[in-house]
Amino acid sequence: MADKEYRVGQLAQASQTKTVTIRYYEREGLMRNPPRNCSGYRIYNDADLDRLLFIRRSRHLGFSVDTVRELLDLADTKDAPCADVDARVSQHLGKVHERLSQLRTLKAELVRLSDCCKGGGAIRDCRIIESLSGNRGGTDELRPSQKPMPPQPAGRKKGP
Amino acid sequence: MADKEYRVGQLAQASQTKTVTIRYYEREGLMRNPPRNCSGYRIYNDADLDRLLFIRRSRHLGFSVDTVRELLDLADTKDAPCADVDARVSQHLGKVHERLSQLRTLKAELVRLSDCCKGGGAIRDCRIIESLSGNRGGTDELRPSQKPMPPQPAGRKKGP
DNA sequence: GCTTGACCTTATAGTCACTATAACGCTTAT
DNA sequence: ATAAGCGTTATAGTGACTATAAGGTCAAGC
Repeated sequence: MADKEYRVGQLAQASQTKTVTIRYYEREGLMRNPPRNCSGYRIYNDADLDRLLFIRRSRHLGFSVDTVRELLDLADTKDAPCADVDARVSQHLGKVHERLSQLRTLKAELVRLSDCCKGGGAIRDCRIIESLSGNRGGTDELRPSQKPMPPQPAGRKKGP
Repeated sequence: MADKEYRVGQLAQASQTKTVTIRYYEREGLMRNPPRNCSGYRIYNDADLDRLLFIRRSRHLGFSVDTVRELLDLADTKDAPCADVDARVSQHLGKVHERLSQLRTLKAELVRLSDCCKGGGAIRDCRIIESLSGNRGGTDELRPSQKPMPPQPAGRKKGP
């Protein structure tokens, strides 16, 4: 079980990450500045892979990079109280819960919108446009309350 | 009912939008380039307010700015087929649905994570960290499948 | 007249978590 | 020797705004 060595591409493959993302984590201080070989290539080991997998798992669970940094710091401080970790998780859970209920409301509104216009007419008579235009009279609980929400994930336009 | 005039701040207040956002919509071509008074101030009318409200409602429903632009174009073309609008709504509904089920899965994972570590121990024995670190053996369906998801809405860090 | 404050203007940079692009060097196979 | 396929750096773009700076306009109050 000698320490396996990885170049950035191999680490990327082993962690289902892109090389640019790994370098990004390095710039952000989540990954260390690894040693280089004679050609200047980054050389990683199994500990780096573990750390990267930790990051990816956490990110996949929706933790922000900043929070992941905190979690990593905690994970490195073996005698920090476990409650600190749990606090992050619970807080995040709260956010997810909130987001979920927002999305449920949103979906209901979209369903209502979609249902209200099934014919093959023209825009002139489109009840969706009418609804978006703020029709007085009719289903009037459609009016939005506060902040809009992000429809698509950031920066992931084309397929991998 | 003479056409009321608005300056940008009044339009902002009437639409619960920030002035910078209105100018952003102008740059993006969602709002027209309004006439200016002698001091160079933008002067809007009720039609502008209606259009802005349309935009805000659509954004609140999670349509991207690009899609809102399309919807506005459609709304302006009175004899375009209504089905074009419905297509956008249905497509968006599909995305919302997908996101919803992703979030539900995520929540379940976080709940499991949160439940597994309720004691007052130290990180050394923290089951959450262990889980994020990729514990072999134990609940092993925790492994993420593909792409991470965005935890917070973009660019809304501090309160309004 | 002068100042204060609330409004308006523009331009530029920052947010988040990457992704894309360019322009280059190294290594190995053909 | 040349091409493919890695690696390197630096810079800019994504979405939908938000923040900041540096200034012009206008009405009210002193």
